[in-house]
Amino acid sequence: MAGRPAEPHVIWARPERAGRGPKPAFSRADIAAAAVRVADAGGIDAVTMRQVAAELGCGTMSLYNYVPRKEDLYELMADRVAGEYDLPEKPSGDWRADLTALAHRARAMMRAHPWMARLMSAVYGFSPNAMRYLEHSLACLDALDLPYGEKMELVAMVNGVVTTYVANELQTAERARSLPWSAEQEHAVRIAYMGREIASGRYPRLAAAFAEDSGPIDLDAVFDRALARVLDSFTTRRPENP
Amino acid sequence: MAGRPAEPHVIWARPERAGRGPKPAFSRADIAAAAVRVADAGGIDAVTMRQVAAELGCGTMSLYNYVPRKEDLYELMADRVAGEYDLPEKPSGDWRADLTALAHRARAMMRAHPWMARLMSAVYGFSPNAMRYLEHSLACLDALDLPYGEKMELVAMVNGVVTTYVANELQTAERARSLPWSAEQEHAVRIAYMGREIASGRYPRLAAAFAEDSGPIDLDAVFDRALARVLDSFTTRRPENP
DNA sequence: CTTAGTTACGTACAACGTACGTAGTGAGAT
DNA sequence: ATCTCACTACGTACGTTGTACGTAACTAAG
Repeated sequence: MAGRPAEPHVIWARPERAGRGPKPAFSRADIAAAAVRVADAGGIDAVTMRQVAAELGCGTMSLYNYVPRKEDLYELMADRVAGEYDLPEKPSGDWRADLTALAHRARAMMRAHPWMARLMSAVYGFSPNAMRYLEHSLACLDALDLPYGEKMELVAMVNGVVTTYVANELQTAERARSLPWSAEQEHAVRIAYMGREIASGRYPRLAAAFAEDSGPIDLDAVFDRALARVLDSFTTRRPENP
Repeated sequence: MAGRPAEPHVIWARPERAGRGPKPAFSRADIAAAAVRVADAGGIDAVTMRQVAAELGCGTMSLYNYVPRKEDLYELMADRVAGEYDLPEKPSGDWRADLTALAHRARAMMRAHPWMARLMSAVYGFSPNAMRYLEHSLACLDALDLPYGEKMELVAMVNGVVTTYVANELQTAERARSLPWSAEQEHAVRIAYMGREIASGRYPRLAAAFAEDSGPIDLDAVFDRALARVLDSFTTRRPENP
């Protein structure tokens, strides 16, 4: 009976290779890669122990030798994606530019793996690669004269903006994966309902907002504005509050 | 064969009471209330069709007369909680104060129903009560001279801050509900791992950040600072960027 | 009164996470 | 060289989930 302890454990603290016995057929990286492949192809709900095992080409229960609980599989996945960044370059010294670039890359990553938004809120945020990412974020702020507490708050806010906006953007499309109809159909029906509701006159300001002719929404621009505002708030002095 | 159409539908567009046949034993509000009670008591994972039906005192499959799919049950729950706000009062004219108060109430609501954070990202955001809330948010900004597009962005950022911070705050505790050990045990093991990792010297800035003696973190203060920053960024003019 | 649509709900099924047991493997101890 | 035993591999099985489907009872519309 191996590897399913009844006490709390962190997958990262568990040695990948045990001393005795035959050598494992797969590495942790193999398993994370397989799970990520399954999620990219079929969404996060397709990531079942059976599917991942099939992708690896082994029996379902063999997976449990590597991953005691399904949540640990999620942690492996999140960490692997967090490791996809190229972070070797040294910060340029312009913290605003560096952090903006980093946020853009984080956003691109989450759009490349649309299931990550949901996963990140289901998983403990301190895997090895997540810590590497965090360390790099702080390194970008070396030139900024602030206590680390505030730097952490800045980084948290930037990450918050990224996940919030990407999640909003992808939620409809991702949720539609589990539905028997298409995302477009779903969207059309929702919009029709909202249109009827707004036309009722009960929501005058919402009506005005939707009537406002501003052309199609540029999601990139919206994201950039939100990010810039957060960065601004750490640059400018706040006006006194009565 | 009633009520499980193969085409897209919105629960809110479906009439609560059909013209023919015996009158339903429950109202939509009854069902939402029961589901919320189950979630408050046992977390979101306790909300199963069987449990909610048991809470109502009816057969499992009877629920499907009211709620075609489980996701619709989630929508009912989210809408009910969104309806728990008291919003009758007119905005005071001080949009900053009004929006701050509103954000505080939203935060309190999400802490009172810790499962809401996860639910809101799984559900389409335009239920009747959500629209009421949005309309009220816009009403708070009546005095602010901005196009509706920007007002919507402001409201979205405020809501984003609320959900982000509450989710971070609650995620450990909520996740621990499904684990065979306690949140405290889990936390202790995680902290121990991080401590070992940080002591390795690979994350000098993280180490410095954790070493920085700032006393226990005041989550309320952190939230207030983040919120204030977002509001600031719509008040102050942004300095020119080179 | 008829009839057709609605409500109520028991049964059944596929898919899930995973507990458990068994068989085989191979590195360290003797 | 042989023994030993932790470890790997994985089939079987159980409890739980969402929900498709069928049946029986009920009631408003024609």
